Amino acid sequence: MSSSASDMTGPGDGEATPARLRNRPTRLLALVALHSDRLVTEGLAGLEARRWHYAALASLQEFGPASQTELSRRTRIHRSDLVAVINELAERGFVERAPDPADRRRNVITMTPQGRGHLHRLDDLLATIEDDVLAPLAPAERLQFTELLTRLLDHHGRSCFRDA
Amino acid sequence: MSSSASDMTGPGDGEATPARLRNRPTRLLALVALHSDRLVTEGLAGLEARRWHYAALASLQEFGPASQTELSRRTRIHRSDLVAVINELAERGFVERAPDPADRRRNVITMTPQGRGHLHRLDDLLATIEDDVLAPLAPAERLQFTELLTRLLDHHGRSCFRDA
DNA sequence: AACGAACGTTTGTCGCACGAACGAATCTAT
DNA sequence: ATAGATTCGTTCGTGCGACAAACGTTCGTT
Repeated sequence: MSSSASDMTGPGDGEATPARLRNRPTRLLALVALHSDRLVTEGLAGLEARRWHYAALASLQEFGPASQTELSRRTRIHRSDLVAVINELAERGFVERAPDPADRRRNVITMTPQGRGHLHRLDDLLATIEDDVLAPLAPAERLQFTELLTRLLDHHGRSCFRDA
Repeated sequence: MSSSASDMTGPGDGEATPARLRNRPTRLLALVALHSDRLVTEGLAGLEARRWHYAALASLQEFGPASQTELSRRTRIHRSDLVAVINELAERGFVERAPDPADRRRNVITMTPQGRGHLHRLDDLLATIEDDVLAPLAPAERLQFTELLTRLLDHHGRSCFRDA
Protein backbone atom coordinates (compact mmCIF):
# COMPACT_ATOMS: atom_id res chain seq x y z
CA MET A 1 0.00 0.00 0.00
CA SER A 2 2.96 2.31 0.28
CA SER A 3 5.41 3.83 -2.07
CA SER A 4 8.97 3.06 -1.05
CA ALA A 5 10.56 0.08 -2.72
CA SER A 6 11.57 -2.60 -0.29
CA ASP A 7 11.04 -5.93 -1.97
CA MET A 8 14.55 -6.25 -3.23
CA THR A 9 16.14 -9.27 -1.65
CA GLY A 10 19.64 -7.86 -1.74
CA PRO A 11 20.78 -7.55 1.84
CA GLY A 12 23.13 -4.66 1.32
CA ASP A 13 21.11 -2.38 -0.92
CA GLY A 14 21.86 1.24 -0.25
CA GLU A 15 19.81 2.98 -2.89
CA ALA A 16 16.18 2.52 -1.98
CA THR A 17 16.69 3.39 1.67
CA PRO A 18 18.47 6.70 1.86
CA ALA A 19 19.49 7.04 5.49
CA ARG A 20 16.20 6.67 7.28
CA LEU A 21 17.74 7.04 10.67
CA ARG A 22 19.28 10.39 9.90
CA ASN A 23 16.16 11.77 8.27
CA ARG A 24 13.47 10.79 10.70
CA PRO A 25 12.63 14.05 12.42
CA THR A 26 11.30 12.25 15.45
CA ARG A 27 14.62 10.51 15.86
CA LEU A 28 16.63 13.65 15.25
CA LEU A 29 14.51 15.38 17.82
CA ALA A 30 15.00 12.61 20.35
CA LEU A 31 18.76 12.52 19.88
CA VAL A 32 19.29 16.25 20.00
CA ALA A 33 17.02 16.53 23.02
CA LEU A 34 18.99 13.75 24.65
CA HIS A 35 22.24 15.65 24.25
CA SER A 36 20.65 18.83 25.44
CA ASP A 37 19.08 17.14 28.43
CA ARG A 38 22.31 15.48 29.33
CA LEU A 39 24.23 18.74 29.29
CA VAL A 40 21.52 20.45 31.29
CA THR A 41 21.29 17.65 33.82
CA GLU A 42 25.04 17.52 34.27
CA GLY A 43 25.29 21.27 34.61
CA LEU A 44 22.49 21.47 37.11
CA ALA A 45 23.98 18.61 39.09
CA GLY A 46 27.01 20.82 39.66
CA LEU A 47 24.72 23.13 41.61
CA GLU A 48 22.91 20.21 43.19
CA ALA A 49 19.81 21.04 41.23
CA ARG A 50 17.62 19.20 38.78
CA ARG A 51 15.55 20.34 35.86
CA TRP A 52 12.37 20.27 37.91
CA HIS A 53 13.86 22.61 40.46
CA TYR A 54 14.41 25.19 37.79
CA ALA A 55 10.95 24.78 36.35
CA ALA A 56 9.32 25.21 39.74
CA LEU A 57 11.37 28.23 40.73
CA ALA A 58 10.98 29.91 37.36
CA SER A 59 7.26 29.41 37.47
CA LEU A 60 7.05 30.88 40.95
CA GLN A 61 9.06 33.87 39.81
CA GLU A 62 6.85 34.43 36.80
CA PHE A 63 3.43 33.87 38.23
CA GLY A 64 3.93 34.24 41.95
CA PRO A 65 2.95 31.89 44.78
CA ALA A 66 0.75 28.97 43.92
CA SER A 67 -0.68 25.77 45.24
CA GLN A 68 1.08 22.57 44.30
CA THR A 69 -1.60 21.53 41.88
CA GLU A 70 -1.38 24.85 40.10
CA LEU A 71 2.39 24.62 40.01
CA SER A 72 1.99 21.16 38.58
CA ARG A 73 -0.15 22.49 35.78
CA ARG A 74 2.26 25.27 35.01
CA THR A 75 5.42 23.23 35.01
CA ARG A 76 3.97 20.00 33.68
CA ILE A 77 5.47 18.25 36.66
CA HIS A 78 3.26 15.45 37.88
CA ARG A 79 1.63 16.11 41.23
CA SER A 80 3.31 13.02 42.68
CA ASP A 81 6.76 14.18 41.68
CA LEU A 82 6.21 17.76 42.70
CA VAL A 83 6.07 16.71 46.34
CA ALA A 84 9.71 15.69 46.40
CA VAL A 85 10.73 18.77 44.42
CA ILE A 86 9.09 21.08 46.94
CA ASN A 87 10.61 19.07 49.76
CA GLU A 88 14.08 19.52 48.35
CA LEU A 89 13.62 23.19 47.61
CA ALA A 90 12.08 23.87 51.01
CA GLU A 91 14.87 21.98 52.74
CA ARG A 92 17.35 24.42 51.32
CA GLY A 93 15.21 27.43 52.07
CA PHE A 94 14.44 28.29 48.45
CA VAL A 95 10.70 28.04 48.85
CA GLU A 96 8.29 27.97 51.75
CA ARG A 97 5.41 25.59 52.05
CA ALA A 98 2.57 26.89 54.19
CA PRO A 99 -1.02 25.70 54.51
CA ASP A 100 -3.46 27.95 52.70
CA PRO A 101 -5.69 29.61 55.32
CA ALA A 102 -8.41 30.07 52.74
CA ASP A 103 -8.49 26.37 51.81
CA ARG A 104 -6.77 24.10 54.23
CA ARG A 105 -6.44 21.36 51.67
CA ARG A 106 -3.90 23.41 49.77
CA ASN A 107 -0.38 24.48 50.45
CA VAL A 108 0.83 27.84 49.30
CA ILE A 109 4.31 27.65 47.84
CA THR A 110 6.25 30.90 48.02
CA MET A 111 9.71 31.63 46.76
CA THR A 112 12.15 33.11 49.25
CA PRO A 113 14.85 35.68 48.50
CA GLN A 114 17.41 32.86 48.64
CA GLY A 115 15.27 31.04 46.13
CA ARG A 116 15.46 34.04 43.86
CA GLY A 117 19.21 34.04 44.21
CA HIS A 118 19.37 30.37 43.38
CA LEU A 119 17.12 30.82 40.36
CA HIS A 120 19.37 33.60 39.20
CA ARG A 121 22.36 31.30 39.41
CA LEU A 122 20.54 28.57 37.55
CA ASP A 123 19.53 31.05 34.90
CA ASP A 124 23.09 32.08 34.26
CA LEU A 125 24.19 28.48 34.10
CA LEU A 126 21.44 27.52 31.68
CA ALA A 127 22.28 30.43 29.43
CA THR A 128 25.81 29.09 29.16
CA ILE A 129 24.60 25.58 28.44
CA GLU A 130 22.15 26.78 25.84
CA ASP A 131 24.91 28.63 24.12
CA ASP A 132 26.81 25.39 23.98
CA VAL A 133 23.87 23.39 22.70
CA LEU A 134 23.06 25.91 19.98
CA ALA A 135 26.71 26.53 19.18
CA PRO A 136 26.58 25.49 15.51
CA LEU A 137 23.66 27.82 14.80
CA ALA A 138 23.90 31.46 13.83
CA PRO A 139 21.88 33.91 15.94
CA ALA A 140 19.16 34.20 13.33
CA GLU A 141 18.93 30.43 13.09
CA ARG A 142 18.61 30.13 16.84
CA LEU A 143 15.61 32.40 16.74
CA GLN A 144 14.15 30.36 13.91
CA PHE A 145 14.76 27.19 15.83
CA THR A 146 13.09 28.33 19.02
CA GLU A 147 10.27 29.81 17.02
CA LEU A 148 9.59 26.49 15.32
CA LEU A 149 9.82 24.68 18.62
CA THR A 150 7.41 27.12 20.19
CA ARG A 151 4.92 26.56 17.42
CA LEU A 152 5.17 22.82 17.85
CA LEU A 153 4.81 23.05 21.60
CA ASP A 154 1.84 25.38 21.35
CA HIS A 155 0.07 23.14 18.92
CA HIS A 156 0.49 20.00 20.95
CA GLY A 157 0.52 21.62 24.36
CA ARG A 158 -2.76 23.44 24.07
CA SER A 159 -4.54 20.24 23.27
CA CYS A 160 -3.49 18.74 26.59
CA PHE A 161 -2.99 21.61 29.04
CA ARG A 162 -3.09 25.34 28.79
CA ASP A 163 0.08 27.49 28.63
CA ALA A 164 3.51 26.39 29.74
CA MET B 1 28.08 39.41 37.71
CA SER B 2 25.37 39.00 35.17
CA SER B 3 23.03 41.11 33.17
CA SER B 4 19.42 40.28 33.91
CA ALA B 5 17.77 42.34 36.60
CA SER B 6 16.47 40.23 39.44
CA ASP B 7 17.03 42.17 42.63
CA MET B 8 13.58 43.59 42.80
CA THR B 9 11.88 42.39 45.93
CA GLY B 10 8.40 42.49 44.49
CA PRO B 11 7.08 38.96 44.51
CA GLY B 12 4.79 39.32 41.55
CA ASP B 13 6.97 41.25 39.14
CA GLY B 14 6.29 40.31 35.58
CA GLU B 15 8.47 42.74 33.72
CA ALA B 16 12.05 41.80 34.34
CA THR B 17 11.46 38.10 33.77
CA PRO B 18 9.82 37.67 30.40
CA ALA B 19 8.68 34.10 30.33
CA ARG B 20 11.88 32.20 30.94
CA LEU B 21 10.22 28.85 30.78
CA ARG B 22 8.78 29.41 27.36
CA ASN B 23 11.97 30.82 25.93
CA ARG B 24 14.55 28.41 27.16
CA PRO B 25 15.41 26.42 24.05
CA THR B 26 16.61 23.50 26.10
CA ARG B 27 13.24 23.34 27.79
CA LEU B 28 11.31 23.76 24.57
CA LEU B 29 13.39 21.02 23.07
CA ALA B 30 12.77 18.71 26.01
CA LEU B 31 9.02 19.28 25.97
CA VAL B 32 8.58 18.91 22.24
CA ALA B 33 10.76 15.83 22.23
CA LEU B 34 8.69 14.43 25.06
CA HIS B 35 5.50 14.79 23.04
CA SER B 36 7.11 13.34 19.98
CA ASP B 37 8.57 10.44 21.91
CA ARG B 38 5.26 9.74 23.51
CA LEU B 39 3.45 9.61 20.21
CA VAL B 40 6.14 7.42 18.72
CA THR B 41 6.20 5.08 21.70
CA GLU B 42 2.43 4.75 21.70
CA GLY B 43 2.30 4.17 17.99
CA LEU B 44 5.02 1.56 18.06
CA ALA B 45 3.37 -0.16 20.99
CA GLY B 46 0.42 -0.81 18.70
CA LEU B 47 2.75 -2.99 16.64
CA GLU B 48 4.40 -4.39 19.74
CA ALA B 49 7.58 -2.58 18.90
CA ARG B 50 9.78 -0.04 20.63
CA ARG B 51 11.95 2.73 19.36
CA TRP B 52 15.05 0.63 19.71
CA HIS B 53 13.61 -2.05 17.49
CA TYR B 54 13.25 0.43 14.70
CA ALA B 55 16.71 1.82 15.18
CA ALA B 56 18.27 -1.62 15.08
CA LEU B 57 16.31 -2.82 12.06
CA ALA B 58 16.87 0.41 10.15
CA SER B 59 20.56 0.25 10.80
CA LEU B 60 20.73 -3.34 9.63
CA GLN B 61 18.87 -2.40 6.48
CA GLU B 62 21.18 0.50 5.77
CA PHE B 63 24.54 -0.95 6.60
CA GLY B 64 23.95 -4.67 6.52
CA PRO B 65 24.77 -7.34 9.13
CA ALA B 66 26.87 -6.27 12.06
CA SER B 67 28.14 -7.35 15.42
CA GLN B 68 26.29 -6.12 18.47
CA THR B 69 28.98 -3.66 19.39
CA GLU B 70 28.94 -2.18 15.93
CA LEU B 71 25.17 -1.98 16.02
CA SER B 72 25.47 -0.28 19.35
CA ARG B 73 27.74 2.35 17.88
CA ARG B 74 25.45 2.94 14.94
CA THR B 75 22.20 3.17 16.83
CA ARG B 76 23.58 4.71 20.01
CA ILE B 77 21.93 1.92 21.93
CA HIS B 78 24.03 0.90 24.88
CA ARG B 79 25.58 -2.55 24.59
CA SER B 80 23.77 -3.67 27.71
CA ASP B 81 20.37 -2.70 26.36
CA LEU B 82 21.01 -4.02 22.90
CA VAL B 83 21.00 -7.56 24.23
CA ALA B 84 17.32 -7.46 25.07
CA VAL B 85 16.48 -5.72 21.81
CA ILE B 86 18.15 -8.45 19.79
CA ASN B 87 16.47 -11.07 21.95
CA GLU B 88 13.06 -9.64 21.23
CA LEU B 89 13.70 -9.20 17.53
CA ALA B 90 15.17 -12.68 17.20
CA GLU B 91 12.25 -14.19 19.12
CA ARG B 92 9.91 -12.92 16.46
CA GLY B 93 12.15 -13.94 13.62
CA PHE B 94 13.04 -10.44 12.49
CA VAL B 95 16.77 -10.90 12.94
CA GLU B 96 19.10 -13.81 13.35
CA ARG B 97 21.88 -13.97 15.89
CA ALA B 98 24.69 -16.29 14.90
CA PRO B 99 28.21 -16.59 16.26
CA ASP B 100 30.77 -15.04 13.96
CA PRO B 101 32.95 -17.85 12.60
CA ALA B 102 35.79 -15.43 12.08
CA ASP B 103 35.75 -14.20 15.68
CA ARG B 104 33.83 -16.32 18.10
CA ARG B 105 33.51 -13.53 20.58
CA ARG B 106 31.13 -11.74 18.29
CA ASN B 107 27.63 -12.42 17.12
CA VAL B 108 26.60 -11.55 13.62
CA ILE B 109 23.16 -9.98 13.54
CA THR B 110 21.34 -10.39 10.24
CA MET B 111 17.95 -9.11 9.24
CA THR B 112 15.51 -11.65 7.87
CA PRO B 113 12.93 -11.05 5.14
CA GLN B 114 10.27 -10.91 7.83
CA GLY B 115 12.39 -8.31 9.54
CA ARG B 116 12.38 -6.27 6.36
CA GLY B 117 8.63 -6.55 6.24
CA HIS B 118 8.34 -5.44 9.82
CA LEU B 119 10.68 -2.51 9.23
CA HIS B 120 8.58 -1.52 6.27
CA ARG B 121 5.49 -1.47 8.45
CA LEU B 122 7.25 0.55 11.11
CA ASP B 123 8.43 2.98 8.48
CA ASP B 124 4.91 3.62 7.28
CA LEU B 125 3.68 4.07 10.81
CA LEU B 126 6.45 6.49 11.69
CA ALA B 127 5.77 8.55 8.62
CA THR B 128 2.21 9.01 9.82
CA ILE B 129 3.31 9.94 13.31
CA GLU B 130 5.86 12.41 12.02
CA ASP B 131 3.21 14.03 9.98
CA ASP B 132 1.22 14.47 13.15
CA VAL B 133 4.14 15.80 15.15
CA LEU B 134 5.08 18.33 12.48
CA ALA B 135 1.48 19.18 11.70
CA PRO B 136 1.67 22.89 12.51
CA LEU B 137 4.66 23.37 10.21
CA ALA B 138 4.52 24.10 6.51
CA PRO B 139 6.56 21.80 4.27
CA ALA B 140 9.35 24.32 3.88
CA GLU B 141 9.48 24.80 7.62
CA ARG B 142 9.68 21.08 8.18
CA LEU B 143 12.75 20.96 5.99
CA GLN B 144 14.21 23.88 7.87
CA PHE B 145 13.49 22.19 11.14
CA THR B 146 15.10 18.90 10.26
CA GLU B 147 18.01 20.74 8.72
CA LEU B 148 18.65 22.63 11.93
CA LEU B 149 18.29 19.47 13.95
CA THR B 150 20.72 17.69 11.69
CA ARG B 151 23.28 20.43 12.10
CA LEU B 152 22.92 20.26 15.88
CA LEU B 153 23.19 16.50 15.90
CA ASP B 154 26.22 16.51 13.64
CA HIS B 155 27.99 19.04 15.77
CA HIS B 156 27.43 17.24 19.03
CA GLY B 157 27.32 13.75 17.65
CA ARG B 158 30.63 13.79 15.90
CA SER B 159 32.38 14.81 19.07
CA CYS B 160 31.19 11.63 20.80
CA PHE B 161 30.69 8.98 18.14
CA ARG B 162 30.88 8.94 14.43
CA ASP B 163 27.80 9.03 12.16
CA ALA B 164 24.30 8.05 13.20
C1' DA C 1 51.81 -20.01 28.33
C1' DA C 2 50.24 -15.58 30.06
C1' DC C 3 48.56 -11.10 29.91
C1' DG C 4 45.54 -7.53 28.34
C1' DA C 5 41.79 -6.28 25.42
C1' DA C 6 37.28 -6.90 23.15
C1' DC C 7 32.70 -8.98 23.14
C1' DG C 8 28.24 -10.37 24.97
C1' DT C 9 25.68 -10.72 29.04
C1' DT C 10 23.76 -9.85 33.69
C1' DT C 11 22.66 -6.83 37.32
C1' DG C 12 21.84 -2.51 39.36
C1' DT C 13 21.37 2.70 39.44
C1' DC C 14 19.49 7.24 38.20
C1' DG C 15 16.25 10.60 36.27
C1' DC C 16 11.84 11.39 34.38
C1' DA C 17 6.85 10.57 33.45
C1' DC C 18 2.85 8.40 35.01
C1' DG C 19 -1.07 5.79 37.44
C1' DA C 20 -3.47 4.05 41.70
C1' DA C 21 -4.91 4.78 46.05
C1' DC C 22 -5.58 7.03 50.57
C1' DG C 23 -6.65 10.54 54.37
C1' DA C 24 -7.96 15.13 55.10
C1' DA C 25 -10.53 19.10 53.76
C1' DT C 26 -14.00 21.20 50.90
C1' DC C 27 -17.97 21.65 48.04
C1' DT C 28 -22.74 20.18 46.52
C1' DA C 29 -27.21 18.49 46.67
C1' DT C 30 -30.93 17.23 49.05
C1' DA D 1 -27.47 19.54 58.28
C1' DT D 2 -25.86 15.53 56.56
C1' DA D 3 -24.30 12.23 52.70
C1' DG D 4 -21.75 11.90 48.60
C1' DA D 5 -18.67 13.50 45.34
C1' DT D 6 -14.51 16.24 44.49
C1' DT D 7 -10.04 18.40 45.33
C1' DC D 8 -5.51 18.40 47.35
C1' DG D 9 -1.28 16.60 49.06
C1' DT D 10 1.02 12.44 49.68
C1' DT D 11 2.86 7.64 49.29
C1' DC D 12 3.83 3.72 46.68
C1' DG D 13 4.65 1.27 42.59
C1' DT D 14 5.48 0.90 37.27
C1' DG D 15 7.80 1.62 33.02
C1' DC D 16 11.22 3.37 29.91
C1' DG D 17 15.61 5.15 28.44
C1' DA D 18 20.51 5.82 29.45
C1' DC D 19 24.31 4.20 31.77
C1' DA D 20 28.15 1.91 34.85
C1' DA D 21 30.22 -2.24 36.93
C1' DA D 22 31.45 -6.77 36.74
C1' DC D 23 32.03 -11.49 34.87
C1' DG D 24 33.10 -15.40 31.65
C1' DT D 25 34.51 -16.27 27.05
C1' DT D 26 37.40 -15.52 23.18
C1' DC D 27 41.03 -13.34 20.72
C1' DG D 28 45.84 -10.92 20.02
C1' DT D 29 50.22 -10.22 21.52
C1' DT D 30 54.34 -11.28 23.46
